[in-house]
Amino acid sequence: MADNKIRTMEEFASVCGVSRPTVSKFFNDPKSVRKSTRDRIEAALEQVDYRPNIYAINQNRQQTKNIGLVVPNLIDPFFAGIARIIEGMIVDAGFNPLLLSSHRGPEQEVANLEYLKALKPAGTLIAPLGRASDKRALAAFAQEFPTVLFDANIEGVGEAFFGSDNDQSIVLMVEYLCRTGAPPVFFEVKTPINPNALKRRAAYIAAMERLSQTPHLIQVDGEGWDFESIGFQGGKRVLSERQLPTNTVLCSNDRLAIGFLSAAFESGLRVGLGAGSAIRIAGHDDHPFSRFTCPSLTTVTQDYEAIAKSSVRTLLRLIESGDRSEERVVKLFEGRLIMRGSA
Amino acid sequence: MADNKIRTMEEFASVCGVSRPTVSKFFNDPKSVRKSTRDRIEAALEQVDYRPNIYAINQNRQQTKNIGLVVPNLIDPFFAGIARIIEGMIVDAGFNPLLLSSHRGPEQEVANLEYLKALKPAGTLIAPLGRASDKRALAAFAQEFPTVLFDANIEGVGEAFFGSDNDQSIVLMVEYLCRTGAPPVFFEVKTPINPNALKRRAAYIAAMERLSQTPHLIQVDGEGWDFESIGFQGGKRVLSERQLPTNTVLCSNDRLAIGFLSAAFESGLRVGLGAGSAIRIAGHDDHPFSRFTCPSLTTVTQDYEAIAKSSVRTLLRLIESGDRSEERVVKLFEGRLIMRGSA
DNA sequence: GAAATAAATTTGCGCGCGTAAACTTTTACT
DNA sequence: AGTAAAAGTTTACGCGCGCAAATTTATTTC
Repeated sequence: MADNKIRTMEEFASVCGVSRPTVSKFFNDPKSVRKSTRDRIEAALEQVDYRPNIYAINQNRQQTKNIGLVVPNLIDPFFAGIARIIEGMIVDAGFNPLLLSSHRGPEQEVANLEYLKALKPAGTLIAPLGRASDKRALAAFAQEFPTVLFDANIEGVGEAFFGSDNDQSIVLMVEYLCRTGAPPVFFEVKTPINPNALKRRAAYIAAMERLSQTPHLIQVDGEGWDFESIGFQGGKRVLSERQLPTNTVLCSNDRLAIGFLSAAFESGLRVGLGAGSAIRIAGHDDHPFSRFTCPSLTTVTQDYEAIAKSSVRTLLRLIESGDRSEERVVKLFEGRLIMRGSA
Repeated sequence: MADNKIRTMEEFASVCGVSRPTVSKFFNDPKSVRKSTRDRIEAALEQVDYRPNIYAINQNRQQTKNIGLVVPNLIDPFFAGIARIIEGMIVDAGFNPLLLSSHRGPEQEVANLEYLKALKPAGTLIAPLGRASDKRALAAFAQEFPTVLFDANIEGVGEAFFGSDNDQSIVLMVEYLCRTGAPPVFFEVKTPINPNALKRRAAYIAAMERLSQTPHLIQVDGEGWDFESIGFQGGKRVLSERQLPTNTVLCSNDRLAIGFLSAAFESGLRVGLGAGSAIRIAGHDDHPFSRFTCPSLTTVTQDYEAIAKSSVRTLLRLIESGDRSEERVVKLFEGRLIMRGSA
């Protein structure tokens, strides 16, 4: 291969001894041409180095093979992980994933959508920033392109939303903690960006009340994605000021818990559910590293696989059908309790 | 804005009362047109919703504004972090970053390059997988497009390489550990994918010998990027079998150290440099979470900022000059010792 | 205010391919 | 073998823009 350098499909077609439109058909779907023709083209592909010009293709196609994938933050292994799963599914479906992160904030989220717009994607999967998102920009985008949201819901935007059932998962955790020890306080960021955080707070309060316990929120200041740091500093203060009415802390997410765990360690507190332990700490999300904290973190795992699969399938169906009129689908998947050493 | 929907530059030009080629110039470089003209175009942009078609642009330009950014793995916060820095720099330079991860392995790395090839990037930054990389494919790519490598060097590929001076950083750490306690053993994966791992191993041996100490390697099996898990399982075995000839362990990277730390905790060993501690554990890289391990991890930080800045600047210079004939540049940046609780 | 310079415009071509319609050849089937 | 259906070919057009050369217009300089 790579002998003759072929630049155009015209040239390549003449090399194969096939017409250009046939070659075009072949590249759009190899199975759409006769076996004998396919063999000839594939044989020619081994001889010469040719690939259709992407830009020319996309300029003329009504629909590109691009699928946008926008996540709030790639430094958070949680999103990096789910992005990886989704990317694979998109590729397997014969599409081309475009991974974008909005870590710089709402402006970047909008900029990402603007960029995608120019790329005329067949569809887009978005995990929005949440509260901070420019809802109008998101809605306008979703109006123009088939869009599915995941992780964080924004009412009315996109054709579907897939996420976790925070009510269920928090209840699960609260019940477990109450059964095995003192009822938990809830440790969180005061003004969270992510809507899941708000839902978890509400779910905690509801769960505690249902169990006839008094809910107790510990809210720390903090902005951005530095949850470990926020959890650490908040934890330090809480522990030194002895603000805890109980020895059990449920953190709004694992990264906060990791920070809190670190604060507890530095405060000389032994963490765990055993007899000699001073404090129990639990998280939420089953962060990739939560298995390796000291002690390992008791948490709730989200059904990433289901969220990813549903999101991608729904989007692909939307793309294929061309239909957009169906009702907006919202589906929440249940979490699973992961009992480890910390609580 | 967004009143009339304009589809072509021709239409837009007539709206502005300017010729199409002038509009084209404007979009390529706003400062290349007269101030008065620029104002008229910008005014028109507020009135109507128009953006040039990316595909048409890139089909006709000799050079796109795309810059590829290929990293081995985005789930590793280390690469996610450096990718974020580099992305920002690329955007600031007026280019368009295309972030790709090769987490599936060498085949995906090659596929990423093939994909980029089709996008005719102005240049590309690559952090190769390393040993497993298809060197010929990388070399062929670098032949065709201006390419700068970072993090992991592959001899002769690309116009430049920027990375960390493992010799320096490992010496730094070994000397520190020897000064403050027992000389360290070196804990690593037996057959690492990353060339840095090999360099660190060699650097450790050399540093120990220079200090008249006997180097001692503890090599565990393991493939892929699950370093925490590898470190944990390896650590468990090592600790239970009492293979350690000393109480000090230098891990080849922080993620291994995080796993080892977890193993030590579960084995009931107190980690740290204090009197009551049973074992010291150190890492390398200053992983984002290494501050929050229990205890916090003593490690060496790489000069990410410098690596990113040098890589991007060098690539931009290559792109601007169009020159490719200069000598291949290799520059290693020094690490900084981060003394924390674990060693 | 005329000449020199800079900026815009006009004209025209081409990029590499998708797509549709009409026609021709091959394949499948009775 | 004859026919219908499937596959392939030819022809022709258009996508939206970059780019270069020649020409016109606007700005600067003395």
